[in-house]
Amino acid sequence: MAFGKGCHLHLIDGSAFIFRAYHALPPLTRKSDGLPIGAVSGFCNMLWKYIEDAKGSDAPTHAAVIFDKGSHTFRNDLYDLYKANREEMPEELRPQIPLTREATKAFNIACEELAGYEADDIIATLARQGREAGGRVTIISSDKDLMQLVGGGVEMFDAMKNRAIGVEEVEAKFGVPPEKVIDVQALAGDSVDNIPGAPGIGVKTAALLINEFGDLETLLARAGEIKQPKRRETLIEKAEQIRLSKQLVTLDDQTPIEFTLDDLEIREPNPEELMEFLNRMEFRTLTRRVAEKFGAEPPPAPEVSDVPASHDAQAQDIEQPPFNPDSYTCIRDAGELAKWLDEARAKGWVAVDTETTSLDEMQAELVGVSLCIEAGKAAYIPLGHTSGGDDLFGGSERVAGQMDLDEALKLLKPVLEDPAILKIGQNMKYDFKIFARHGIRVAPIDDTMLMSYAMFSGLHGHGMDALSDRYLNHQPIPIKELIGSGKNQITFDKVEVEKATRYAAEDADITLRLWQMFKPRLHREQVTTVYETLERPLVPVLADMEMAGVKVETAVLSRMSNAFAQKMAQLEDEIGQIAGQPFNVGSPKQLGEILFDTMGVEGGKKGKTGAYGTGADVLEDVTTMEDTNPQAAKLAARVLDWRQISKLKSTYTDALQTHVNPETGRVHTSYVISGANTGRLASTDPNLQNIPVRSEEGRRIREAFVAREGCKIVSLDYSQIELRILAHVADLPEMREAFKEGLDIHAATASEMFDVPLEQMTPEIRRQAKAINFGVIYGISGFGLARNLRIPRAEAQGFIDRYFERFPGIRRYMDATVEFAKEHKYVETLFGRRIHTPEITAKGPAAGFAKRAAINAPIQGAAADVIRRAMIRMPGEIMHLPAAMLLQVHDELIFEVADHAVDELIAVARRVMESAAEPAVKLSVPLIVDAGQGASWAEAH
DNA sequence: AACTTCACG
DNA sequence: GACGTACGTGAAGTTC
Repeated sequence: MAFGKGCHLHLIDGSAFIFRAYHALPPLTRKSDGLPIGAVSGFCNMLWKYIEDAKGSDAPTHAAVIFDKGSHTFRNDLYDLYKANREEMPEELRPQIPLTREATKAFNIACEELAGYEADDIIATLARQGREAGGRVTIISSDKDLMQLVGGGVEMFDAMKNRAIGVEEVEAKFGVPPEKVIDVQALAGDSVDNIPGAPGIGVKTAALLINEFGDLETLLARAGEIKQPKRRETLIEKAEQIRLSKQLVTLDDQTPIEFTLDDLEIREPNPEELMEFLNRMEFRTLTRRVAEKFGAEPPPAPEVSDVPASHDAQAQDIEQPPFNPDSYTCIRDAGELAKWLDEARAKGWVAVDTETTSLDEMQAELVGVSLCIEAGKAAYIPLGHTSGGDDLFGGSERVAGQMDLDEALKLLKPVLEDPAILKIGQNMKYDFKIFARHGIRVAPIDDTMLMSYAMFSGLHGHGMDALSDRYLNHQPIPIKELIGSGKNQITFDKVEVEKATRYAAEDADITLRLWQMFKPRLHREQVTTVYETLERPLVPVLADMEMAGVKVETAVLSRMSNAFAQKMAQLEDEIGQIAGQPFNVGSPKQLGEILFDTMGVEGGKKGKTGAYGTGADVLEDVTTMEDTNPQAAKLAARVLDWRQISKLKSTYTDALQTHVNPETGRVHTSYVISGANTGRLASTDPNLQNIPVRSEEGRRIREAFVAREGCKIVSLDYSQIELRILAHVADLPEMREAFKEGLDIHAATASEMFDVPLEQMTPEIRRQAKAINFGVIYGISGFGLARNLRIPRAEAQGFIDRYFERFPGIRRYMDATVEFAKEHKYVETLFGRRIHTPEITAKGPAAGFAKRAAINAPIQGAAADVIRRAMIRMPGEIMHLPAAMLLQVHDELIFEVADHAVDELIAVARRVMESAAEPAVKLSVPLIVDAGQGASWAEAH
């Protein structure tokens, strides 16, 4: 039938259907192979319901489901930031997209998409054609971007709310008739699609203006007449941006399509084809319903005996084979390896683990690789086992019966890089780096350590032994049994292949079993998004940073070390003389005895071990006793000096040099993703997150961190990110405004608290306000603040009371957070990260700790989430620049950049960092990033 | 291995 | 009414 008068065309927005199905449904997986299938299931059910509902007097005569194709459209050519805020498609959803196309075809509904155009443009084109042909058109969608099409026989239908959207509804939403919707959208912009619009003008104002002036061009031409100065200026200054926005929101109803409306005529589905598809997807209920409807016999359900427990909701109830080290295979030739890799291909996943000669990934030599396909079925590939002493004479020999390393890697590479095969590991960053050094970029990955971290942070550690014990009730073979411990420890290449097989294959076996258990549980714990957007994508990013390393000038450190040694010797001498006897200045015990027993300083406090406390705060108090005990005061002052230098020397100038990699001449730290409960990273071997900066002498250590020839070190750091997040989550209007105005936040707080005008602010008042601001982040207490500010406790309490009075949101936030923690036993960041607080119900001092930790975690955690998001986006954004991201220090990112690209790097990285919360969270406070550059970290900071 | 101290955000 | 306390880390050195 030719489309024309009396015909009714339904246009279904396929992408909206898919996303709704994905988010509305629990994460189903196909039983036979674990393929995520929830969105396809929901999509099919919606199509089926749609078909059933659409049979009536108002039935469509023609219908099509319209999809988006690819992500690059002509709009990206107009404006490169178009939809730049969009989150990546969830990993679980990606493989389901082609299946929804198949589903549409199986239902025998026309299925259309066009590269370079969004679904909305195709819908616009078809709607226009339908209207022009004199028929009726209904767009099944509630997307506001489609509302411009309404009118003249075209209407929309919100399938979710079961509600028609006609001219009236559009007017209610936009304040203008449909044909002027694009003018309003051009002004108002859209943060979701990153349409800039006119800053400061929302839908309400836009509608007002359009109604007053008639249309956008008239408005822009006569903008000078507008009374409000700010509005007038925006419209004049941003006219081009507004016109661009209009282009972006205007749907193209002239897309070149290769079919006609007549091709979209409704067709009955072919029962066999439809049932074949539904059955293949293993949708039992829907298959049965379709069979009933057509009076056909449902096809036999597919064989699901080989159920991977992982994907079953009752995973724990399914009997797993016991651990049996004798059952593991040792792969010694290419034929056997190929067989295992084929199994991995067939399954679509494989657990992988590497054995090496060192925990330092930059120096470790690959000794073997283990694989596991399913619980109990694991293998080890020995590749670099040696025998004999490798000591004085270097007489180590390669053990027989091993595959050649390169031959094995050649076979492994296509599997490890195959986008259709998931590589599962425990702490994958380690293995990722090992393989990367052999030219293999492992992807895609899952990491059981990070799954555990996302689900259980605050409850327990995430190491494999702990997880195996807790979740599999199995104690793995301790590594000590193979390599020993202490000074007799051997490297893994010296371990017998048979023993190594039992140990290494077991690790892969454990990892796979943990994965099977954790995968479905991620959804139940509601941390899938956290895992997929904040944990897992960090693995390759951090691996690259760590492998890049940072150049450290050992000569600079050596020089400083020598100077420190001299100064220390001098101080030790002096200290011995004051004390009347030489003693180990580095021994807090000896120092305490001399100070408090021999020299008679009053008020020494013993800790739980019976030793006097001699921390810096105690010694500082002693230095003030010039009148009562001048000798002790002098001694304490010298010890404080000695301690500072001793620390700098041992931890920084000396230890740091030992971490310079002989091959690269650079220092390669290792970040622990699951190191801190709050979501912060931890840096180890060496820790590059605590390089001195607060003291003048210490800061000079940073002069040794330099850029390579022709490059600069660039540092970008978030300004006051935790306070900004606090202002947002605790809803503190005064603080929010202060940030919006770009004020000195501590001065502004002081002004608010002590009624001192900003112009009359003194450093002392500001310092106190600063201490309180930080105190609030830490879960303030009168005692803690008093100690920090060295003021009487009552006075500190007075400050806090006043702070609560002036910023009532703070108390509300603190109370609400503690209440939440008590009820749920966890707290949550803005981005959904959960930090468990099991101690919150404890009695005694532990309760106080838990309370403060609960108050702090969402703030520290959200800040950590923000910088993680920035780091994850960064590589893609700076790809085109001669620059590398090297280090992260909680609120700071450090880059090494070619001289000529410094300015551009700063611009790009700043943009990424300042917008990192979006689009997941729209903060009510701007994020601001400060930048510095120079030849060294000292100059850049 | 536990404890103390101190470097950072 | 007393308890004890700022939040989150890692490393080095001493002591047991």
